[in-house]
Amino acid sequence: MSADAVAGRSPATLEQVAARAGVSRSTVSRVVNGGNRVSPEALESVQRAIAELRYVPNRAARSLASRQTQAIALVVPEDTTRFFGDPFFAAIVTGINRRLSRSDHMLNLIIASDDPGDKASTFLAGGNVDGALVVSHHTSDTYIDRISASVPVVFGGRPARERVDDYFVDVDNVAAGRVATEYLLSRGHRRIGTITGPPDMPAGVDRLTGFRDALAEAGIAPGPVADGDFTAVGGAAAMRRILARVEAGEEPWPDALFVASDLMARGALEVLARAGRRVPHDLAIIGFDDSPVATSVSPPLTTIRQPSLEQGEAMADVLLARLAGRTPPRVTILPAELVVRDSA
Amino acid sequence: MSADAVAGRSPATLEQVAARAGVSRSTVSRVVNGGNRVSPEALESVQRAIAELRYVPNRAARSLASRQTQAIALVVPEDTTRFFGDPFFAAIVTGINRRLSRSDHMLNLIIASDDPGDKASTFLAGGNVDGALVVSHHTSDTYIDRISASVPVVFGGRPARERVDDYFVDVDNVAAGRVATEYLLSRGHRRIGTITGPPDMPAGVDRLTGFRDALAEAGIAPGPVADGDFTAVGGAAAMRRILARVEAGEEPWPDALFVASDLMARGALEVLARAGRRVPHDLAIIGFDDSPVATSVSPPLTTIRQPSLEQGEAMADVLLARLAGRTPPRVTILPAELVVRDSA
DNA sequence: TTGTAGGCGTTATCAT
DNA sequence: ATGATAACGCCTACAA
Repeated sequence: MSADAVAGRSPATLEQVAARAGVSRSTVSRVVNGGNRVSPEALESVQRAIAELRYVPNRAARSLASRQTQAIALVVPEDTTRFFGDPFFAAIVTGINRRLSRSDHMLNLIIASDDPGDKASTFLAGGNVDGALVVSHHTSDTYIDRISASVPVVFGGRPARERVDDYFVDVDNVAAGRVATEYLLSRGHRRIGTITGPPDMPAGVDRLTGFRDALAEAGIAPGPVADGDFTAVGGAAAMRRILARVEAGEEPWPDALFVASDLMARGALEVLARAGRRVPHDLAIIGFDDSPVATSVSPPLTTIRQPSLEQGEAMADVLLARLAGRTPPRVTILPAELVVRDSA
Repeated sequence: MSADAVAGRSPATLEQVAARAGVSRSTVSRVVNGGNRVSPEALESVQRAIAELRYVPNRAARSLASRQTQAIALVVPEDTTRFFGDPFFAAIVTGINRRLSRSDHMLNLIIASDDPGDKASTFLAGGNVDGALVVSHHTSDTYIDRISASVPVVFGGRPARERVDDYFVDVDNVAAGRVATEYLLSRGHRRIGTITGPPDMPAGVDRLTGFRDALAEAGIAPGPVADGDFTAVGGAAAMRRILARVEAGEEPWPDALFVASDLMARGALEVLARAGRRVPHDLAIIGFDDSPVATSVSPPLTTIRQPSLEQGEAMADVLLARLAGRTPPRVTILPAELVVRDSA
């Protein structure tokens, strides 16, 4: 058909390589897969034949015979705008790709919805990937259960409802929230509030817990708390709500705020600027992520650095290890660290 | 537990379905592929067997036999932070996925680099995908040539060096740049500048051309022009440069600015706010994209709406058509429209 | 309308 | 170390 004409010539096969090298298919196969147990001469001539013929193994055939797909699913939530708009995820994807490019696994992008009968679930359950990487996890994500029932999964971040056999890679959000808060405390702030992530996302909940722990330990009551939904718009709205409460006299003016993501901090900063409040003079702000936005706002954000790229790499690494039959640690916790700039 | 145990039972095969339905494999195959030329009874019993066995076709086997991979590559540039950080791309991906979910093609995420020998090129050249969708295109992207030499490609946006057999889906950027500028003119502005995209990206160049055309036609000299690189940070820097030129007396104060992306407009807006300039009072701003940021900034942006989601859908649609042996139009131009809000 | 048979490009299991 | 040979699960003439 005409599609073939468009696509160009079909690549060489194992068979052709074998013929050219004067060996059997088996030998070529061995060379391709690590080159063990072949004589130097055979190896040499096969390699030349491969180069000359520009041979590239056919994935389909390989998968069929080996019963491995060499494919890994990257499952992202339906809300792509939100997902792709967050620099945190961009870093994760980069990390995943980095690790995967050293293996011969492909990354399949799967946009999943909560709809039980959707194509994504069927696809994953159909044995079309060797494993899956899941990067969002609201409590409502019922598809997660279905996915992990059919293929090995590694989560980015602790799953909302963690089960004893869930593998995941995360940062210690409780500790990080605590570090951020303690830093604020150490700077002499005593009236400290927070803008949180959504209550159904563990990352948000954990950071809030760290925040509360640090305050409780210091014997200090928490200042205003508002949900910012991990978005810039949500952060701005949360900031506005806090301002309103203060202006209504329902709440004293806080002198510092722990904002659980840089994106939300950007939103909050804009609101504060418009309200004529100076950061950090009137209000100290500490963010979270150390994403590119942290240095693109003014003042540059003091924040908690999350090693997102490394998190992506680790996720891929753990999954690959499982697929290889090894037994990596079920939970991997990456360190987060304080980055001091100008906002607090 | 072992990897196999985790992965669950392997899915049923065509053969098993056939046995259960009391027909031959061919009949089952026919049912699976459209259900033509099978008796109602056979169809019915096969369908039941499929449901009962939760049969899902094995892609590898199907590919091997049909010589089609059922996979489409989404080729994104190495600079993932930039790519994923732009809402415009998020919309494109959503659109692509939307169309693809109605086909049985998978989306393979390929992060390409300019490195000639990289894995991505080999993969694409190895006949591992039926076609590719390419969404970024700097002049320097040599890999584009290699890709389109080996599989059918559809570009998002006019390729930097367009060739007569390149398929692409784009908006009419020249016309859109002209519309934006004419709107500014119609509002009585006479000293109009622009913040542009990078000079090696056609979208940026074309919008600038439209801008110049409109001005030339009106017999008005262009105001300040600065490259903003299609990023928020770049837009802010460009705005600062313009401000500096004005303050140095090298340039009169413009009364309106055509900013070639909403993201850059956000950066420019922040700089203006900090400089104490009011929008649109001191300076009218018109953006481009009508992405989510357009309404998240203050004032909300008057902008040009790009149907990005539809662009993604169209890209997938054109590629699918080519793969099916049909002959879709080589170039698809989508309409852009003016959206009036408060910034101009 | 239905079934039979051969083949798609690899891997894997045996011999040798 | 090397080479037959049989899968792997599906598609596709072709025959019935």
